[in-house]
Amino acid sequence: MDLKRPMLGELLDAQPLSTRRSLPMALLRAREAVMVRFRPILAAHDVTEQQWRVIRVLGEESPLDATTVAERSSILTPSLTRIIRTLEERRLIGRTRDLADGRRLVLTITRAGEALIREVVPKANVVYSAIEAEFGAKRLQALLDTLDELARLKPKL
Amino acid sequence: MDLKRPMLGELLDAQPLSTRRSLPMALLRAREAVMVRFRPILAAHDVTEQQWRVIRVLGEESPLDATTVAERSSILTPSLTRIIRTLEERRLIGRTRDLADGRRLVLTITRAGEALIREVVPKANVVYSAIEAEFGAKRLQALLDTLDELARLKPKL
DNA sequence: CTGTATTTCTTAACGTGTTAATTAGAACTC
DNA sequence: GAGTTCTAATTAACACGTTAAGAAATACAG
Repeated sequence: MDLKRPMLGELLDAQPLSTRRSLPMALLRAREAVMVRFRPILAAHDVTEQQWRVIRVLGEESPLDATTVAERSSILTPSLTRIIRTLEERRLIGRTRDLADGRRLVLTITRAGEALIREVVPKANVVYSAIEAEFGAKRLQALLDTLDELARLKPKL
Repeated sequence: MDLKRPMLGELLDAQPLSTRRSLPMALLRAREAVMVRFRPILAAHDVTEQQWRVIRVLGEESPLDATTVAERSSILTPSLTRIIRTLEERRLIGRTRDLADGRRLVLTITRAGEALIREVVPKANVVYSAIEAEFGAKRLQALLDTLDELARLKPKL
């Protein structure tokens, strides 16, 4: 079974090979550590993380076309199609066709959707404040700025 | 259709309500911005991001039990079960039962798996170096440290 | 030593991520 | 204005994330 030949990790000049120093992994793990705390809140209200993102976007601005919602919630349109279907069935959002442009889908939040936001946001803020307290409010702001810059980074041409 | 009542965003003291200052979203978007660059490399070699993580972990240390691989690659065991199946069919990894503990699965990387690593790593390093150059090597290291701390953060009891 | 609890892995079920192909409508071209 | 091109949304296909439940082996209590 060839169980002991020299390990590959020893053979390559292990740049970001080490899992601990990989940016994508670091981002993934940090996000997971944060989400672990929010998930129970969302689960208690029977919404997924992505459904919540859509609802929240519509909570900020309500008649909004689907493409814009997709951008603001960082959800791809195939996923959004499915999410819209379930959220509409649950009467948390409404859908209409744009009268001026028959391709566009216009989404609105319903009163039930707003009610959900009013229930969830305070609980989420408690978690958020806890993280802020543990990690340091200033550091957290700095991290958000840094992450935002990283997200905006465009490859040099 | 009730198209113009006051927006909810105006009604709540919009703490991290704004999507731009949400830590989970910021982490998600930053990760996506990074992954966009790595994905083409992995796709060219017909492996998913998660399959690659598993292969890379086994590249660092080869006979390794499944639970450890799951931890190091940040993949849950149900996903790992599926990934192992496909990677074994492609002969990129091997699987054996632990003789001492019949529950444990022992995974090894094959020569083909190592060959894949040797093909992908240099290309990935090019991308990584580009990001480092654009973002600043020192800042990147600092970010990795910060993310690591965030990931280790444990709720105060 | 036997019954119970725990651990490891697997399966199931559902929702989402990702890419590609498709449909319908709008915009543009000549 | 018919034909082409572009855009918005949907569908399809496959893989993974997540939670819960199940199966098999080990550990443990008495």
